[in-house]
Amino acid sequence: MTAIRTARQRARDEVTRTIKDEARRRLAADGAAKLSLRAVARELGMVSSALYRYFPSRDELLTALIVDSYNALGDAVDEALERRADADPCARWVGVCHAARRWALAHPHEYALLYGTPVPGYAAPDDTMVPGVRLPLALTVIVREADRAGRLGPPEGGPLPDEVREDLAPLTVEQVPGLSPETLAAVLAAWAQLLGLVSTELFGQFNGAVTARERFFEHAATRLGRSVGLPPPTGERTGEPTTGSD
Amino acid sequence: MTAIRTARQRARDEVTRTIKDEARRRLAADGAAKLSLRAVARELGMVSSALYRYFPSRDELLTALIVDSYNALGDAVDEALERRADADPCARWVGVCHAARRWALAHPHEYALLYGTPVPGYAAPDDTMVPGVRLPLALTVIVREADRAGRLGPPEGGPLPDEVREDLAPLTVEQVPGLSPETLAAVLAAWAQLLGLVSTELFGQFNGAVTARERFFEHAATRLGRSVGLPPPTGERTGEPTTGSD
DNA sequence: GCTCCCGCAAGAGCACTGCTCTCGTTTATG
DNA sequence: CATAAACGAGAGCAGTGCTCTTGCGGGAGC
Repeated sequence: MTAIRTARQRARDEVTRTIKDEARRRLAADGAAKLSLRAVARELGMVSSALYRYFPSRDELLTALIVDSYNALGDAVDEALERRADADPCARWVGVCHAARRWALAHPHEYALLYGTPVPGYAAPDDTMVPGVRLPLALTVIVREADRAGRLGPPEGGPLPDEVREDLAPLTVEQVPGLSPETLAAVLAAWAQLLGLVSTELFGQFNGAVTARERFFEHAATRLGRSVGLPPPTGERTGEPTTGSD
Repeated sequence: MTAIRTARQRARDEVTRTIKDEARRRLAADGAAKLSLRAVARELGMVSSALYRYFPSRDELLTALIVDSYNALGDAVDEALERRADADPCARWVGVCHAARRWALAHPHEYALLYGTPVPGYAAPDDTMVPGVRLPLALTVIVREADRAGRLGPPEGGPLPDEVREDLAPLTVEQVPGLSPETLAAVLAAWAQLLGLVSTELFGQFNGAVTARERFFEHAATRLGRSVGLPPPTGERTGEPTTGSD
């Protein structure tokens, strides 16, 4: 009975997926704030109360969408990561950053759902943790593989305060073994700063100032990669040996 | 009659201020998403329709709160800027970053109103532009005064793409004369990245990873300052000449 | 001083929302 | 076959933003 899953169960999965699809559509149209269960139900030709058989509340529906969105972003990022598996570390870094930004621009409301204002009484359940770290994890992969290839320098900036070093120590041994606390701190900061670049552009804060957004972002992402210790692309002399010629 | 403003007008201003105060209180309590006109009116002992004599819509009320919040943040930042008027440029930079973060932590919902998910159909009116640039403007002030004191190096990272240089050229002559496009681009990016650091922490994205938040932020802010060309604090040898010994 | 008018608060009402409960019906299982 | 679980539909509750009408009262003009 667990093999074929009763016809009812399959119908349930089908309806669940249909609801999520329609919800995603309405999310893309109007944003999370105006996503209404009733509208989704109306569009699906059912009555609002029927939706509660599938999602106990509106927030639960949003959680499901959040997980899906994290995974969609994660897929886009991983794809960029693997497509450039043999490329220069810096090029990989910029490629992953570009993939994240592009996904955000293509799905602004979903991005806002992930990294925008959290809904008031809502605490992200653990289900969102695993897919939520896929983007920062992709960044660490680049750095670790660059390190393994002997192409990772020390991160830019001053020495890491002891308190931060001790704070990040457990993470370095559990999650990303082989990475120095300095580099991990730099990657975490770069991740947050990457989100800042994307959010600031997407939420309209650059409106009066920056118009060459893609180029501006690329330049910023490149500097971000360099700040974590990735070398400039091989064979290219940028004319400005920032991290020294050592 | 324009001098004293008729008693009616004064009463109107009084009520307007009272409404905004109560709205701000409810905003701090429940967040922008659940800010309801009816609740504000109820708390004030009036009926909801009466509020529409003062604010034509809920979004207009939010706009008023946004302007106030931008100014509150701007005041906090300017205070930090002037208190360290004679300090080291890098210390000033970090001080301003700290002031922004502290204000955000103290007023999370107001910060979210400014830099979080924009409300769906809402376009920020021009009233919000001037107070909205006070934070990035404070950052440019630090950099410009450091430059005037001969203590500003070139920003870290590769050369600025021509497209970005031309894009930012008008800004450099109109808004921040005397700043090179390279530095302006670095400051704009640093601003967005600063928002990223604050938002990521405030919106709970660091939850499982970083616990020594203040120190982590300070370190990241310091690196940010260095990335725009500010020198490390005088008299301190950090032992790592990142931007070269030129 | 009197009247007229306009700003104001109140209330009813509309079209929504999330969510709960009940009521038959359908479906799967013992 | 019978029983229990799952299901869709509908009514209903409390709340929302917003509009419209009504009546009151103070300020302005005669």
